[in-house]
Amino acid sequence: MTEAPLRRDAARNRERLLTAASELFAERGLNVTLNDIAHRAGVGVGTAYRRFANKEEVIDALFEQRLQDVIAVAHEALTSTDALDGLVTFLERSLHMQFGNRGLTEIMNSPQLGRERVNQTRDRIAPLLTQLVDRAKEQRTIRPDFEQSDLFFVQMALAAIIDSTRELAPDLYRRYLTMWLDGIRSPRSDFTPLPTTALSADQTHKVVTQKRRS
Amino acid sequence: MTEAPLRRDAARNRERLLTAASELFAERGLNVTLNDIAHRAGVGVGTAYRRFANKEEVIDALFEQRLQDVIAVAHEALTSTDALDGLVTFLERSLHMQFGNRGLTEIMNSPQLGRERVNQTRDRIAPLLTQLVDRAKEQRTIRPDFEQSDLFFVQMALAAIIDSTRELAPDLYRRYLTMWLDGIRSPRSDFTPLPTTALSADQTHKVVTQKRRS
DNA sequence: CAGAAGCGGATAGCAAGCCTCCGCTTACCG
DNA sequence: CGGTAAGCGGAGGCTTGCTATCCGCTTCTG
Repeated sequence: MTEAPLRRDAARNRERLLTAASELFAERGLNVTLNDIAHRAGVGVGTAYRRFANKEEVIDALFEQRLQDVIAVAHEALTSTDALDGLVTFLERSLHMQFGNRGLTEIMNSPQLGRERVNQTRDRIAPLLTQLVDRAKEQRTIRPDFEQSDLFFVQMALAAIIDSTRELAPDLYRRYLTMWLDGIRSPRSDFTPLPTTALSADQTHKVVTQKRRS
Repeated sequence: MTEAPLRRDAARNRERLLTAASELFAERGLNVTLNDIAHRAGVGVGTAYRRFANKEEVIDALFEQRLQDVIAVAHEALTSTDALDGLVTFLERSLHMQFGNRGLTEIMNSPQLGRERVNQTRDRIAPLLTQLVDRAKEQRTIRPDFEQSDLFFVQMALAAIIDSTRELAPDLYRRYLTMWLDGIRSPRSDFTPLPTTALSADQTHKVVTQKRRS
């Protein structure tokens, strides 16, 4: 239960592994193997498996921090007096992080990766988004039929673009973010009625939680 | 080289295989195995492999038709006098097809699946989209900075939503299509300048052609 | 009814990824 | 400095999932 103090070389290798993992997750996403990580860190596979029982543990160790970053961005966005500005800033920054870190997109959308600690952290993001949206609706700077869960799906949609244009046109997603924001901004008289109601928090959670692919 | 006329039972089984493949592609996407297909068709694996050398051949046989359908929709959209109407119709119909057929999304975005025939067919779609967009720009019913390649990326983004909400909220993607269309429609004075230029046809082609995932 | 054509599915082959095991090396403490 | 527990490395075993073949049996067709 208590921590066994690591030998110096062991501690060094642990750091190396974490660094390597972080780089690999950022550039290739979460489905790299512990072998890949060990190799990049310049240590043997055995070492990697002695330090972390499996990939989950590495993810858990690394992504709690990343998600805290997202939370921080959301908090900052809430300090903006213009609520819509805050919302836009949040989206831009959060998507920018996802652009810089492929693994982040995956961990935000697939909760079977990572475990409790990460999951709890992720769950703390939702209420912040609610506030962000509610404020903008009060200020009437966003279309009234906009819902919190819409934020999630827009991020998901743009993440798909980010993912496919990462090398060739890394900024392209901002083009579509802008177009879409133009469809959101109020005041304006001619919004097209939305054909479907937004998903509730529960339903959205189900989407996030469902098994991926087939 | 010349066709050997199939025995009656063989021909029947070939049809069954094609039907089964079509169903499976629609509901599970393209990464089903020939074994799956054979099983669903109620024939042995051997039969499947005797009829089709590999999955490519089945895909090729089936998806040329599906792509022809998309072409037909595009042509029809071009007959509409209101160009924007046509464009919207095209998007709705084409996305609806993608909603109903998971494999279609994959084949439209990943050209290493399917071979020449399918690829040629896919290439015939692009010029139609150009026309669709150009007409709308001439009629000034769409924002002037809109480009043809934008259509592709919007479809890609919405396809991501379709894919994740297929069972739970099959219509949800229409919500985001509508919002996005509200950001596109002209005349209107307050379009936000787009931060990035659209991709050229060549660049878009590269995005489509690049290897997928890692 | 002969025999060519077709059938089926067990099974070999292959590719990836996960993880363990064990002989060797190294840091640490007295 | 020397003994020893801790740590190291990576070959290789195991599993999973898919591809593709082979060959004894069945069925169609003339």
